[in-house]
Amino acid sequence: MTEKKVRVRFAPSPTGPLHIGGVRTALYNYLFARQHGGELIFRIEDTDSTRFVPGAEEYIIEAFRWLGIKFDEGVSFGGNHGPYRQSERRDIYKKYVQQLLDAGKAYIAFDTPEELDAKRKEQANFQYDASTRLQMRNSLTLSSEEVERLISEGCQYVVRFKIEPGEDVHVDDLIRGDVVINSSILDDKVLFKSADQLPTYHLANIVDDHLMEVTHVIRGEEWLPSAPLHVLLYRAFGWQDSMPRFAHLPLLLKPVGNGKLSKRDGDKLGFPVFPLEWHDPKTGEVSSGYRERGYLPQAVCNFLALLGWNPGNDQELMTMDEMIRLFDLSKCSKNGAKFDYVKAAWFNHQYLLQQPDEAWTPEFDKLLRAQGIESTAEREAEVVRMMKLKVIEYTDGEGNKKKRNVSFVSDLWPLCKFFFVAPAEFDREDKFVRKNWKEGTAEEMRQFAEKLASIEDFSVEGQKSVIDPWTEQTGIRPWNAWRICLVGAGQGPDMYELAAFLGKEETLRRMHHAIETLA
RNA sequence: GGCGCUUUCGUCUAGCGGCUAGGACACAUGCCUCUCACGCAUGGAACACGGGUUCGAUUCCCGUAGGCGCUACCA
Repeated sequence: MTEKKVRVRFAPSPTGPLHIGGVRTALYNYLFARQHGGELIFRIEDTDSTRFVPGAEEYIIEAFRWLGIKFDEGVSFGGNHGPYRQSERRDIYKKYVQQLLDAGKAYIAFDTPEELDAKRKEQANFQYDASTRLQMRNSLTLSSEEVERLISEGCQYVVRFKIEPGEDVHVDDLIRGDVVINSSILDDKVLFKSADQLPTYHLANIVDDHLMEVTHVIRGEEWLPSAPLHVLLYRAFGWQDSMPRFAHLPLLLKPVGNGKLSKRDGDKLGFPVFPLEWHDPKTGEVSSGYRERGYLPQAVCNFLALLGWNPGNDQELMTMDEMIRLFDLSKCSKNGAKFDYVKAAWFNHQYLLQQPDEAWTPEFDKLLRAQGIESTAEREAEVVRMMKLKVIEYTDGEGNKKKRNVSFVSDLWPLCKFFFVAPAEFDREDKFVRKNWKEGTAEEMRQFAEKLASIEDFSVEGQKSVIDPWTEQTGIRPWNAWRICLVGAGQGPDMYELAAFLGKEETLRRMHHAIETLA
């Protein structure tokens, strides 16, 4: 048995932004290709001219670039199996359709879409197949002269695959095992459309995979029902011996309720379903993207990889290289996975924490500028260091107040405002304020401020060396009230660290303001 | 309706005939503590149902029910 070099493909159709489920399919193809030292092909399946969306192809390429999923050949990547855009392969498909026609494995049909619609209306279960094709207008029922005449008159026609009924067709799926469907339930699929003179997915897909020497077809489960048709097509062409192996991936489901994940769910629950922000050229509608939301590409890949696959142990955090090493189609689950956007945020939290504090600052700086605040990268990194392990309150999709770890750089702003803006007012009704600002507190703070004013070295260590003995000696525990002065609430980092960050002057200024206001 | 796939904690899942059914997210509690946290510890939480096969089924087989997909001159 000779081992063929592994060649897989990801073949989206450019009808809009890339869905996150598509990203996962591409990722699995990528992991599989890399693990086997094979190649990943990027093919554009633009055989539906009516649904073509300008910019979609560029968007998809940019999305993979961002995600770190690299292709070896295909549209924009080169290679010697091109062209890789199906709309540029018309002549190739024509030749193969003719081959099927000549062999009597396909036939020409003149029935118009309107006629077929009417037929379906009067006969609910109508299917164009062995049981009905002899009642239709096609090259099986018309004389060859008649067919010639209709074609020369410019009559529109399609080419249909002639499926022989009554055969159990087996698909050997790498994930699901032996799947059997009887050919009688398959219809005589259109292989070549009259409308745009292009093949349908089924034909183009088989011809391209064959010509591009694809060894494994890893795609979504929605293709499983038509897989037997594809097997039959390989056979009709005489390519059964080089037919690729199939692996049908489970679908990504919506987080709540039933059905597959859609853009709607993202909008409703407040998480992106596209890798990059997308501006619809027709409607002008903007859909949020993982990149713009503040996700790290590694986090997205890691999270997505685990939705439907796992390495068989408890490891969840994995680099791309580890995933390449561990990936295994036979360890893919068979059932659909609900999309858990809370866990997605947790993954990002993990990856964000792996980054050095300096890596946060460009994004953090943008946030600050948006608030009209200028700072230095050094000071911003300081704030990141102090605040990255905090928790932020947020509102989930159902409108409930929840808390979560800092998972995005943008989570920082609501936690960090007081580093840059002094509290102007104090809420006496606040639980923390009521508990920690009582009779006599103002006087204690006055004494404490005096002590602080005497400190030369205002670093954390410098403060401690003076304040620690002072608290011993006076019995005053100043920290919570001090926090009210500098922060305005029961939040924030270690007080010495905060004071050191603000500097002596600003620290004292805030304290005096608070003492006056709260006195 | 027909055909196919599928079914372990709320969610993602481990398990490949014998386990106190394991982990992660989320949730709750405790410890730590100058706040909120982080961290650490602890806890609640699952084999859809009914038949078989077997000495023994979460695991194998068959039904039923639920979920998902497909059923276009869309992919």
